[in-house]
Amino acid sequence: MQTNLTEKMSTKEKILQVSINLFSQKGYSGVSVREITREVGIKESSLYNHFKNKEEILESIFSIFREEFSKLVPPFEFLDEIISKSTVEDFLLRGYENFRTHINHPVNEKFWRILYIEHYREPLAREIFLNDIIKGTIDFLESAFEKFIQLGKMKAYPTKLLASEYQYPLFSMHAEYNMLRFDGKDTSEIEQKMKDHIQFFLEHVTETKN
Amino acid sequence: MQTNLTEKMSTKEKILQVSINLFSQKGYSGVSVREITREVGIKESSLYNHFKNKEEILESIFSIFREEFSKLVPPFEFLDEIISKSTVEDFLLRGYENFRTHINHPVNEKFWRILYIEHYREPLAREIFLNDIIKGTIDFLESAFEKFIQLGKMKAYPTKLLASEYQYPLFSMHAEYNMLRFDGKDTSEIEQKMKDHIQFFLEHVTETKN
DNA sequence: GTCTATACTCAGATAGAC
DNA sequence: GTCTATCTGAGTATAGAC
Repeated sequence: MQTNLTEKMSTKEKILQVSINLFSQKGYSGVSVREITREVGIKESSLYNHFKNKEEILESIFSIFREEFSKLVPPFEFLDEIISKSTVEDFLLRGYENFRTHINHPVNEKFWRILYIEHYREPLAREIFLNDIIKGTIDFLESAFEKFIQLGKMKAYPTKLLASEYQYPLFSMHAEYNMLRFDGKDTSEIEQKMKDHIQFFLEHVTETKN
Repeated sequence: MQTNLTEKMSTKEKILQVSINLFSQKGYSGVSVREITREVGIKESSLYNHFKNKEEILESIFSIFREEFSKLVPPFEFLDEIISKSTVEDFLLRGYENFRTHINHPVNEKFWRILYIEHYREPLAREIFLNDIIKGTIDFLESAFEKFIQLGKMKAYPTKLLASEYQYPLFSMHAEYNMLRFDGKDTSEIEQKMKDHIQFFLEHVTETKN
């Protein structure tokens, strides 16, 4: 279960790590405190020295994810500079690579699964989905595309539409990717789809050279 | 809880209906047999006259969903006729309306939520997602677009790409729609996004009249 | 097909010794 | 901060009377 070098971790970190593993496989309700503490190697009662209750573990996990996800989007104040120096293609491909790096961290992959599993049971998970992930990403892209349009690097479609057309397919392709990974299945086809999508988008929003 | 006119239902149907309600809110593991039977109005032991165990209830639900979802896609043998009589726009808009009707049935909406909640815990749920929903829809669209292209009604892009570009955004927009509905929030914006996407797609794959 | 009664396991959580 | 011990309730499921 790839939980090897946990020796250096504090008990609290171990609890979090084990909980992330288990919650991402069975969901919050499907995992017992007993199971968590057994895997951590402490007694059930000891867990309550680190977390008020089981729920607080999940809250911590969401909080960590939120922080982690926020690192994916460059701060607005750097956007002007980034965009003036980039082509649309470079900008999008770099964003795609950032995201790939993000989800290829095993912990992040599990965060996403927990979010999917819990997003109807936990209002906070829905909030993260709707606000941080969807709105956050779309808003960011809107700003970016607006600047690209101003610089004449992109066709002047409505930025909302552009952001949606670019990002919504990637959301569901990522969901599919994550499912395939869970089963250890081949992901090359869906990865190719993501790249094809980016190219298709680029061809339609930048001037073609014919 | 909109469980009013259950008088005519058989006990088995009531169990299914209540289970669908509860599973779609709290997930399979978050719901107890006790809770189900309490809401149905029978004793726990009576449930086992209708289902071998709790797991079998979920399997039944998935089985019903599968059947229900399969009704959404017209059989392949009618495809030629449908397409020869339709414009691409009519075809896509009719498909969109079919889907809208489907997800606006409260039971179907709950089916989708259960699928989302359970798709990392239950291999069957993943299978339905990957095979029935994603692959089924994409394959269908590929066939359809291929015929449209043959008839000269659509630009000759690779059909796989066309199907992905059309359908993947709708998957995630629907996921967002379903989340918003769960919270009773306004869905007009995301519905507009779906329509805008369809129009955007149409403009780019059919010949424009300028 | 429904009930009562019951079995047995497991859940989350706490008190208090060390 | 960890342990032992224990509580209380909830979990799934079965046997057998009606």
